[in-house]
Amino acid sequence: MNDDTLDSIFDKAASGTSLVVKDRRALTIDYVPDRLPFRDEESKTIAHTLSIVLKGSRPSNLLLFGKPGTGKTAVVKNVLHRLSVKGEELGLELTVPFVNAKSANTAYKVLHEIAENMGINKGEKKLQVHFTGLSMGEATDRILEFIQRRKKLYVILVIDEIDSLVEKNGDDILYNFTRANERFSTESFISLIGISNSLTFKDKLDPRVRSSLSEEELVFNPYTVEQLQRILAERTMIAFNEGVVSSAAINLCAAMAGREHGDARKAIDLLRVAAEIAEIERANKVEEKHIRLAQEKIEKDTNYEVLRNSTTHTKILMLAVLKSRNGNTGEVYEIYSDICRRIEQEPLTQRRITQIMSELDQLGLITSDVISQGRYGRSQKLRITVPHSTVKEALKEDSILTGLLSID
DNA sequence: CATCCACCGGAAGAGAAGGTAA
DNA sequence: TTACCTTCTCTTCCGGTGGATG
Repeated sequence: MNDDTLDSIFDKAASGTSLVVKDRRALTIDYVPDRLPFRDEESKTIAHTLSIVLKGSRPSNLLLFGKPGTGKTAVVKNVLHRLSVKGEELGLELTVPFVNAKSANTAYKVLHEIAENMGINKGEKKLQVHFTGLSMGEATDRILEFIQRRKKLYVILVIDEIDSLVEKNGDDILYNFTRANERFSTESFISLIGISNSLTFKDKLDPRVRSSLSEEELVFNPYTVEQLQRILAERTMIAFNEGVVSSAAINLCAAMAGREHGDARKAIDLLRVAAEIAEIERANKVEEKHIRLAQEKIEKDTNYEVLRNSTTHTKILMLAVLKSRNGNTGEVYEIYSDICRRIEQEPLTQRRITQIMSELDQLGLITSDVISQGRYGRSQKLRITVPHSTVKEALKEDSILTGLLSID
């Protein structure tokens, strides 16, 4: 490696030219194409429902369901973008705050982000929603007060991944927002669009919230493999130079993403990572093998990240599962406490450990099946589902644990 | 067929960390 | 300063429970 090669890498990056990729943005999650293939019906329905806002009446609340990567978010963003442009043309005061409940992480942050999105925090001091310290009620009140005071403000609030909000915090926030219109004494109003990954999420709602939130519903079906192929082909035309991605690669990509449930996001991720790998290899085409490598890399990276960022006790627990012979809860807990003692950490209670284990299960790092051994009690059978090397690699970075890894 | 093991998993809540309001 | 806010991690307590075994 000499200076020239480095220079050429930087030059290429700076000028943005690449043998393979033409427009990288088209492969990111945030990219919303102008037209979403196979989602015309859904777009129309949503547009229709919302269009009455242009006449100054309140649209029905809307609830959208569908598996990840079925285009829910993209469709909504697309429609809302057009709508707000139209609203502006007509001189309406229309605002369309968009929050993702999952990436906001907590219920309070959802409120904070809404306020931020609507520009409340730039306005009157008394109505600002700081990023912590207020009670939930106070924060909600401030947002609603703001809307009311603006006399004729139309708000269409989108909450993406709304199910994770309800899961963590119940439906208090939703209750307040759905009821808000009754409180307003001015012409302002608020409509809600909820986007959910899980079809069963409605069951967790209070009946009153449920009926008002789902005044209208729409289900997004997964894409078929053929549809994924078309979507990828279209995206490829924007993102890549011509003839760079073989059709075999596209087909494989679509097949892999379609295996579970036609997930377009995953398909596009796969394509992006494959392109990166191809670039590093200095290949001038994206082939099937790059897609396969990309698949491996994505899986490994996410597991690795999760593990690396988890707490010491979670890591010790992973180690204990790794070392255990048959993976029974009792045995794993024994090993776990043993390790703790060795590195002079107070072990957590068994109750907490079961909780952590079910979290790990949800993340897909381990599987746990509850089995009954009759007279010998009930237990969980734990198994690690990621390559052991990945686990060890991730744990190596924790200085407390380095000594333990070499033992066996 | 009742028993009883070895754990599961819900509920409540303590307490620390991060903050606002007045 | 005091009072009070949420969220996160853990603990304590405890009522279940599937099915091999006596």
